[in-house]
Amino acid sequence: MDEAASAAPRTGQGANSRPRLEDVAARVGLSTASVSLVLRGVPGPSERTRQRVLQAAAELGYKADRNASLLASRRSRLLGVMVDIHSPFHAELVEHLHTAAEEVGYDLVLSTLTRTRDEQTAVETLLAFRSEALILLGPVAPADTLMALHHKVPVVAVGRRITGAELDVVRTADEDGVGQIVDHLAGLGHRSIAYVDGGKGVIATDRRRGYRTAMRRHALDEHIRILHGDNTEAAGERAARHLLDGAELPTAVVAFNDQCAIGVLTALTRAGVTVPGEVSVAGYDDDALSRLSCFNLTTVSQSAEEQARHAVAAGVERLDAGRTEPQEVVLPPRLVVRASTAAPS
Amino acid sequence: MDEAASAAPRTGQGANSRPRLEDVAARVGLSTASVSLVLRGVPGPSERTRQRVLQAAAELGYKADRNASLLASRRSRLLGVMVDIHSPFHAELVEHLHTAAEEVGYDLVLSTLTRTRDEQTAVETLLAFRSEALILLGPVAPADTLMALHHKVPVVAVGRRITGAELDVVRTADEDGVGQIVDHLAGLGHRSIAYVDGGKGVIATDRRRGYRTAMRRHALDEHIRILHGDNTEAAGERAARHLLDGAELPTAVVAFNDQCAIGVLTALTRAGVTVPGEVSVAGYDDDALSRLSCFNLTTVSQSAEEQARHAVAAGVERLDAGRTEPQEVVLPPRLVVRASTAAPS
DNA sequence: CCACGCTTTTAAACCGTTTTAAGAAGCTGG
DNA sequence: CCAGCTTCTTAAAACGGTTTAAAAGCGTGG
Repeated sequence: MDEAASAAPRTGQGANSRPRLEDVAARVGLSTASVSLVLRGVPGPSERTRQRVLQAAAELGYKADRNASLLASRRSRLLGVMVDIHSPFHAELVEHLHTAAEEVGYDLVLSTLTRTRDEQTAVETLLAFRSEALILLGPVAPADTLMALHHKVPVVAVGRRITGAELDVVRTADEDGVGQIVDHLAGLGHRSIAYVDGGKGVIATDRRRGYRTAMRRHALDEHIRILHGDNTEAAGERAARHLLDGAELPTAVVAFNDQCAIGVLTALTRAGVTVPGEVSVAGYDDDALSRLSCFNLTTVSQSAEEQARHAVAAGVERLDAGRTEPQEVVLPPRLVVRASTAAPS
Repeated sequence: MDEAASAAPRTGQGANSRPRLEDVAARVGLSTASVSLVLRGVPGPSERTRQRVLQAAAELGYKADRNASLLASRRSRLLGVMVDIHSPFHAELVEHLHTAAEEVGYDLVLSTLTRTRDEQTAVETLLAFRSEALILLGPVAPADTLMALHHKVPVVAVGRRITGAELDVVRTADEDGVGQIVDHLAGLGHRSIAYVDGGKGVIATDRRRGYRTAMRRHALDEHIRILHGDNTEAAGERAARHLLDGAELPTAVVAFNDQCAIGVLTALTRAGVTVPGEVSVAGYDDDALSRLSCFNLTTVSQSAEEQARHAVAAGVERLDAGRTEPQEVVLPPRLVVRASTAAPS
């Protein structure tokens, strides 16, 4: 094609190794600097140069080495995401985080929690990759731990309230969400509405409070009944068995989240209690499980897509727009009525 | 503590930036080379030096920058993992991959498939991070695409058969697994056993064949009935509805995987067909869903932990032991009998 | 013909490590 | 006191890019 192509000096590149910037520079007879400029879309190089470089790069199948790039520039354009890979809700968030990040030219590193891998480890991994900002999905670490972390790199906490902190928070109004469920149930005529708790986290606290507040609002103070629970099916089942053992069954049960609700629902059904015939059951998260037609759980949607979008935006604003004041985005939860709730008999 | 500590010259490090090798070197009054040696546990430095360096590093909270390290060394000690974040089975694999990798001193980069993010993109991300080997969970790409990839970097395919390829494969004997289910059902006295297919992938082909073979083995050729399906609950429901519309119901249904089986189970139950009373249902994968006590699905365990362990071992052998011949690890599937199957009435 | 500004290109420093080859220090025996 | 070993330590060159300050090219008007 071009006389320059064969005339260009070649560095002795091992046949199998991936092409380097130098290789494409040599190919078009330019400096690596020029090539770098073209490839990053920086204005400067002439149109002719641009074209030749792009073609050469394409021919060689050149891809910049992320690590070299990020080492050289101060930027990595990398957002670190801590996720619980077992959570269906997190799965959805990640999906939307990916698209949101891509749109603004960032990439994601995922680090997951497992039984043997705690938040600390996960975050360290993310930092080792030089994430410019951290998006933590449902972190349980105490506020000051998060603050210390935020001191090093912008942190966006998703799904959890953090009072008076300097870091960004994206969440839905959990208190209100549970309130809507209670409203819904009370509206159907329920009075004896029990709640299965979600353990010790902040999220659990908020939802519990939402339940209490809503019950009082409906003047159902004396029906307030909170059962010990957690965010697992097993916990839901335990709570339900506890209810079944008791004197009288409530007419409705609100659970901390969908997984827990499904546990409740299962245990009740197995004991011959019809849902929603005898007892209504509601969850929280609107996760993939709750949508299964066998459960058809009434629940609260947390709009994963919007949260993801806001989380990415928050991080990027810190990085690119230099925002420094903390931001809290509280999205309205949305009641999703399905078939697991009905008027009491 | 040590007079050297305060005497050491300091580079003008921005107060907030993380400490560099140079900082700890300055602190103990040594060269970065020595510090690097100590920190990597390379023999050479004297005991006294070792101690001082380790202490200084600890005091500064020094952590090596992964990217700089991997750029400088030829190694990254990074395994790239492609995962479908929506799959509960993959979630379990990842969990075990993490621990297995950690044991041999490797780290994991995760890249996930989403509706808008295909295998190609996911793999490119992993390569951009300089993964030394790729572990692909249930890849659907054609064999030659995988081979081309393997030409660049060792590839371990998990969960899927790849005939005559040079890359490593870790999987369970799917044909045998489905065979075990059919054996189990036939042993219970079932004769009319239908199968809900899993679409077009290799995995689906193998399981379908396993069904066919087993049915023939039990001389049930004429009862072979394969319904169109997929790896989703929705597909399972569709298939079940199709069955319900037909003339007569089979006494047992084997589904491609657990999610599909749950769809079948749901649709049947909703139509008033009792499981396992009138129809037995079985799945495949033994994923978290199948274990939910509301489903209690009879299924086949793929021993996630073992597969993960073998996958990591395969990759590491290529990298560290220089193995070049392909390896195929086929683990025996294990029938897990739960409550969704019983003798026909 | 020169000084001037504008666009395009490049040499060279740098990012934070690893690695290698050579240097320094300390012994030993002659 | 020196050659010859060890044993430690280090200077300097990678690694593959980005970035910056300066050079080169090129009209243009004085």
